[in-house]
Amino acid sequence: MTDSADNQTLDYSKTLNLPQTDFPMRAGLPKKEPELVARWQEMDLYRKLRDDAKDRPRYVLHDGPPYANGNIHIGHALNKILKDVITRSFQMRGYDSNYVPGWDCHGLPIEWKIEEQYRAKGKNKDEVPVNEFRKECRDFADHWIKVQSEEFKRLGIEGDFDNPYTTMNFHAESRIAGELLKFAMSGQLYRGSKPVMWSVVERTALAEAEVEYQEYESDTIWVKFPVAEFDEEKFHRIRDRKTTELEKRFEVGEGAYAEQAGHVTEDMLDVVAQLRDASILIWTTTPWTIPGNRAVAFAKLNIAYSLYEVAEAENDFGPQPGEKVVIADRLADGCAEKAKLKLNRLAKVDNILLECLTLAHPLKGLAGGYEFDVPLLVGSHVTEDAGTGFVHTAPGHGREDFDVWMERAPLLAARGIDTMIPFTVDDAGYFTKDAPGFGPDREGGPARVIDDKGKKGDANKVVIEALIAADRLFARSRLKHEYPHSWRSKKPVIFRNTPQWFVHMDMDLGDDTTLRSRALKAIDDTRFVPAGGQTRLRAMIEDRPDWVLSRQRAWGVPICVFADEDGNVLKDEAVNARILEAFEEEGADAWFAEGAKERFLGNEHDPAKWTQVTDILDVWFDSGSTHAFTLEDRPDLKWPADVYLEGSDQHRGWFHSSLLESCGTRGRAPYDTVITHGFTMAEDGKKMSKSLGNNVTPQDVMKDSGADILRLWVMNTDYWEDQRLGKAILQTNIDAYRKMRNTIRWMLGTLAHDEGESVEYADMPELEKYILHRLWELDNVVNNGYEAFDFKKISRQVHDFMVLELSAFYFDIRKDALYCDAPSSKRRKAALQVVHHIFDRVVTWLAPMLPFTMEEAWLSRYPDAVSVHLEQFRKCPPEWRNDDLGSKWKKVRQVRRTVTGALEIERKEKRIGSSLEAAPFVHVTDDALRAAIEDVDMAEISITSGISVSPKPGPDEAFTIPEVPGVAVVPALAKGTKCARSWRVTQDVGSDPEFPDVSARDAAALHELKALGKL
RNA sequence: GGGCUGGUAGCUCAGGUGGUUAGAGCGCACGACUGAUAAUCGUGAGGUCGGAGGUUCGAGUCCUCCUCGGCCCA
Repeated sequence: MTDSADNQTLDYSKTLNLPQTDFPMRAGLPKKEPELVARWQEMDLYRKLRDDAKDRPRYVLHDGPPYANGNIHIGHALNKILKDVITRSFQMRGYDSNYVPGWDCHGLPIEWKIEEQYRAKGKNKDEVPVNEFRKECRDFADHWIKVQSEEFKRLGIEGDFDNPYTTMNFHAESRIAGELLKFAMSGQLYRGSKPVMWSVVERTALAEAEVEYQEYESDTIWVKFPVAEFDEEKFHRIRDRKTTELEKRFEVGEGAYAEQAGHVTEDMLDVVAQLRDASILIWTTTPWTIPGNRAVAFAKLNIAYSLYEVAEAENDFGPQPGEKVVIADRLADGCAEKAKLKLNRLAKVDNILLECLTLAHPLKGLAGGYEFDVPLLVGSHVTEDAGTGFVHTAPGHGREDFDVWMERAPLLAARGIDTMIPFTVDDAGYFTKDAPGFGPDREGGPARVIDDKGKKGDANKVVIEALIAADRLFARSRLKHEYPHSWRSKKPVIFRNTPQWFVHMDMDLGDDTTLRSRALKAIDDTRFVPAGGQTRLRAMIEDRPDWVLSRQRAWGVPICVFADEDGNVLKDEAVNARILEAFEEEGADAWFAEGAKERFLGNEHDPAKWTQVTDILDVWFDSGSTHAFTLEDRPDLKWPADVYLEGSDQHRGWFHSSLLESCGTRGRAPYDTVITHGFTMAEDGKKMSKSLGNNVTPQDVMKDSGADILRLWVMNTDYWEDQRLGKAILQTNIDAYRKMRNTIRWMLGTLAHDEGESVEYADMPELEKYILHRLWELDNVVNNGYEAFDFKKISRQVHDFMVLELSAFYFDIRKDALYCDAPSSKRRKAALQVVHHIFDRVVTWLAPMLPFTMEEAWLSRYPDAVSVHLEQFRKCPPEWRNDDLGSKWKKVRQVRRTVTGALEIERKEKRIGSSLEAAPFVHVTDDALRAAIEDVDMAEISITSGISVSPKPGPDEAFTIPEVPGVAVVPALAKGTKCARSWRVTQDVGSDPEFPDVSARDAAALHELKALGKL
């Protein structure tokens, strides 16, 4: 476009080197990003990255596998973005940083989905051959792996998506089984037992999520447990604080109870004589669990107990006057009422006395059984809400009962008590031989707890009759309460002791270590980011019970061992080899195939003597083994990994299981560093939930704003803690993105005029040297930041650098030189060179964080380049470092601030518009500041047309700012004429007759351009 | 209830070993430019540092309690 013919002046804008670029101001990421994903895919960027780095040291972040059962949510996005930034940054810092994504495929949730589909079709899972069912689970997982894979790629995640690892591919299944067999061969695997929720109707174990609570009427009974013994020595040990190590650990311990122990007095013993012919009273809603009773739990401190005597009884059966029972004071009246009698309180029974008591089983002697001692155990679950203040403890029939029992197992064993948990009920609900008098030895056959239709059997009845016959029943009643039912059959379930496979935490592994001690040592040897993770994982490992590997399930890797009657595992390498080979070829389905038992046992072992275990491995064992079949087995990775990164919930999960698996088989952790991130909350800091409508999905963000926006959010957040995400927060990041994008855009536009002429550092103006110094400083921040995984520090400092030092300072100042200077201008060439340095660094530094935008920018500058992601971070030469310049220019900027502040007043008063209309007087009385600006062209730096500096104090009315003492500014208009080309007001406008409306500098530039034929 | 962890301007974050009027960017308000233009530049207003005690000459920073939130257990 040309000006109208009568305008005699040139359109000088055409003689300027104004920014020129196709790089759009508006990103259009939702459209642009998928194009880049396709581009990377097409050029096989992943392969190029590997080839490019093949001789570099490896850096391996091992992927914690997401579960393959649905679209990704914000947590997945956060997790993968963090991982991606780490792998990309290490790749660009000189490593071969190979990321292999993985998926967790086995387990309950997928089984449920398939079952759900069955139900919709009216099919029954139990009628489908197990391997057919497993096939459907496999296909289901496959589907979601594909979906998530695409979603991750769309987020800009770079990795080997064509060859990911999965826990269900045949090799993985074989190796997982192999890891299990290592535990078996080293004796760490053992068969124990544990109560599980069991549906008699369906003959299957149920997980907590598979039961629903419905109202149910239970028989309730109050039962007397006669006191058998009082351990006076133990009483004195407590009084004298001389308890054994075991007692200290499990009973007395430190703290409140120890405090109480200090108040133990001899007169507490007064009641003991009366206790000897008394009973402890318990209450239960499951009379059929009495044969399984092994202990009685009481409260350590908070419940007051007393000895009561029956004063009068309404009935001539049941408890009669003179009988003595111990009950919690607050519950005594209720018990008396139920038994229809009156109680007299005889004496307080101190909790410490209870600690020293041993009871007899109420059915002692029945059918020759129940001869064992029944200990009283401290239980934190005991309350005064209902019952007697004493809790009947049948470790095979309740979770808390089991926990209390197992926790005290070493102490009990020391007391000569058999800690074996009896299997009193079989899978059909019948009593077994472990319930003498009620099982097969009973006249008329075993009693039954629940029948095939889910109705109550005769178990409660016969147990209550036996208690009456033994005169141990105190009272009976019925109770309506919420009771667990199978969500499929809607029938009541029972807690039933079942055989399970465990891994010892405290078995000596032959080198004076145990799995626990090895794991604790490994935690000490691991770097945790943030550091708190170490404490958290340590606390869990210190406390945890043995590792239960069994799941009574179908979709998973089987616990592929053979056991004899006593639970001893067959240890034969030849058998193992056959199993692993078969799994490698056919997958773990081979275990469930027809004739598997004979096939694997071979000729050497009698199938009749060995039972094939059909339990499935806990999926945590699968994922705990990923290091084995991924890090060890892939030649392009390494073991151990440099880093694992997951949400903080994985202290209980993957970090934990990987640690135990690896310590059990290899003696150390499979990682050197563990990084954890927090959870993503809604904008108000509360959990996101669909029902509240405050959830943000990565799909929505990508569709509306782009993956780079989501990535920028991750970069700007403190991911070590919980983060917040919502509309306003997203907008903040969109704004920050735009600012950075525009700054890059300006550089691209400016560099369009870069002819690649390099300028030596020594030949550069000081302003350029200052910026290079800042670049050098930033280089350290960036590298240290990536090293410390502190991304917000990097993104923040790079952002602020771009905003404060480039956009608002350096670029603003240099626009005049870059736009207006002659082609030969050294100042201009130096500036171009510096912008070039800045561009290359800033764009590569940000490439791991904003891979789409930086790729777009890189290709815009270097159209022949393959990808920014194949670049390395540019080094900053040591000569760029110049601390003196750094501090000097800080001062220069202080003076500049005062000048711009003064100009703002002028602007307000409408005396100037552009700063180029001004030529202020600057009075600098501060020596340091004056020295700093002595050889600096302050007019250039302040973007004014002139400036006068004086060491004398300014007049009273001069402009000052309190932050910069010693500087006073008196504004003044620039003298001269506005140059039509550069808009600066100078006194040499018109000095060149050929270009009468421009300044001398601009006239010279025009002459040069003319000579070059560019005018 | 237990273990770990957090609450600094509207938003996101800085604030070694306690020490002058608590910082930054964004957003917001106002202004300038119109040769980075749905951009750019400048100026400004925003905070009882979750609350209450305590230690100290002095606490956002140390201690105790409370409160709200998160993850994992029970």
